[in-house]
Amino acid sequence: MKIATFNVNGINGRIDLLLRWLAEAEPAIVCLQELKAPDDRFPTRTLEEAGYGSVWLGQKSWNGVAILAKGATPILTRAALPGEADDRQSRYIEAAVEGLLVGCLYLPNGNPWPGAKFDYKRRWFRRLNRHAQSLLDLKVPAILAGDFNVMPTELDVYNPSRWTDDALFRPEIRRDFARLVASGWTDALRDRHPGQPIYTFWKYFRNAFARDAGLRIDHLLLSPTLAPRLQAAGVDRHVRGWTGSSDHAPVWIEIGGPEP
DNA sequence: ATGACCTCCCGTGGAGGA
Repeated sequence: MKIATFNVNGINGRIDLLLRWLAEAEPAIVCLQELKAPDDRFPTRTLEEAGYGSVWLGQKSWNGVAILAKGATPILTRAALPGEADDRQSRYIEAAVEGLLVGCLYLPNGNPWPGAKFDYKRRWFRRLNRHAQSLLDLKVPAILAGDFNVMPTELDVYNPSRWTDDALFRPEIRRDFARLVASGWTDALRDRHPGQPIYTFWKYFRNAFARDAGLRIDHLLLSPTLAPRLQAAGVDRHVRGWTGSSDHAPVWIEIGGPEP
């Protein structure tokens, strides 16, 4: 079963490209970020016609996350990250689907550093770490997938020395990610591609994709009960080369069935 | 060191992205 995460950078402006990729890749479960559309402009029917049921959390102009399931409708379990009641940004949605608990997230960018946006990012990451622990405590197969807006190590940046003061690469943020992994979550892409650069994002500027000036910021983290079922992981980087592409490429894993 | 480019909005430039 293939599970993917894709920051679409505007779901309505990108719907044809998304449908093209869904038809080609046929993922069973998809986490989407940066819908950039309010709830009533989410293309439910179009996705249904493509064979996907969905749950979504929209927002006008910015943010927005969704979970799609092929031939099924995800069962919504949560539509916000706990811990900050007045946080109105649509960045977390969670659902039960295909016997898994799936958390789809869009972590704040946090630039510029230092500043209020960076402080929000740190608070959000702390809330994520707390909630991730509560998911581990359930001892069910779970996955946290999305745009984490953090390059975990120097291997995940095309030119690390140029990114030292960026919110995506600040030591505090990398530590927050490392804590998540240390608590038991498996970084699936890194697990299957040890020691080599593998990027998920290339900025639109300066011909970054052609130069392979990329970053690895989209991640799939697997709970200890799910990690043993990991068979493969990869990036559909050719999608980044399609006309009218997002600046992110889809990232996917393949997992086997549960032990009998 | 800067700006490159793309998305959204009710806009005809600005904000946000990373």
